[in-house]
Amino acid sequence: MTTEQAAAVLGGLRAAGVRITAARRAVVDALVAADEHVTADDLAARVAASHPDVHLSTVYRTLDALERLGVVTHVHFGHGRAVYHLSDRLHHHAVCEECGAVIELPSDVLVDVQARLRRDTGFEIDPHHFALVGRCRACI
Amino acid sequence: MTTEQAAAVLGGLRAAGVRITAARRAVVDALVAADEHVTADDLAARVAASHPDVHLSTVYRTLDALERLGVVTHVHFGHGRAVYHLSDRLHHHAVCEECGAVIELPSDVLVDVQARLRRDTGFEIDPHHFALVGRCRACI
DNA sequence: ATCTTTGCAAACTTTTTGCACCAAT
DNA sequence: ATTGGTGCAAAAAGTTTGCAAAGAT
Repeated sequence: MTTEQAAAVLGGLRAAGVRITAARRAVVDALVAADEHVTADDLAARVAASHPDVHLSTVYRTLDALERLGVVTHVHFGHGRAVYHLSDRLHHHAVCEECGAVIELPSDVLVDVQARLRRDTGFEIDPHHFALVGRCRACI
Repeated sequence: MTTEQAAAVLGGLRAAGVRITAARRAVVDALVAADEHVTADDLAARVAASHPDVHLSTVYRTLDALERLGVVTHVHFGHGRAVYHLSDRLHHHAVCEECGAVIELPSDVLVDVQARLRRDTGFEIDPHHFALVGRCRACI
């Protein structure tokens, strides 16, 4: 069940000179189908449903390739786990340290801070690569 | 060379019913002497200069005790490494993903964002536990 | 035929933990 | 004498890597 979007991603890979394998097709399908944020492990589990011998390291390598292509972005959610999503949906994330809940934030929440730091210190924050961490309403 | 500040910290530990050992004294001394942010590993190396057999796990356990006491805070600086500092100097951090440079930020940089998220989503960000990540002036 | 990609196992990094011994109170 | 602290080695958890075999082009 390769969707239109998955086909487009695969086409991009092919155009970039990357070979299309069963494992890659399966990873891309799983990634497009998962409309939340998934860890590499999650993704490997989903892929395993149809392709039991696709190894976790292959998932990592495919995600890497997709990331180099700009199609995929990964975000670090506090302690340890990184999650992946398609780059086209741009937003920030807040993660509850207590329960792990993830809130998607409008992508303008940090523009003022970003501008202030750029002006005052020359530092350019990248608010997509690491999530904001704290406590959600339920865990305060 | 136990300083006044170190003595105060040790006193706090003692008052909390924690035993004062040579290892703990050494860790506290090293922590007070280091006026930058140090990793547990850094700290272990500094401690080793005078107390070669203090184990890294003891450093972690001591930092843990100090953190429970509220004397020490740790901050995650992007990929993997956590750093420790005395809690009394409160500020935020921005870390360059390229060169690792750390910029200390005034502690009010995020109050607006914090207030906005609290109001809009009920989420309370904890801007001390994780640093902001990005690129410093030199690495852009 | 070539040269990339794969599966596997093993290394890696940072932090935590189980355990028997040791030491502060 | 207690009880908590220590060193050590080993386990976590998440990710990366070296390698020989398999597969896409």
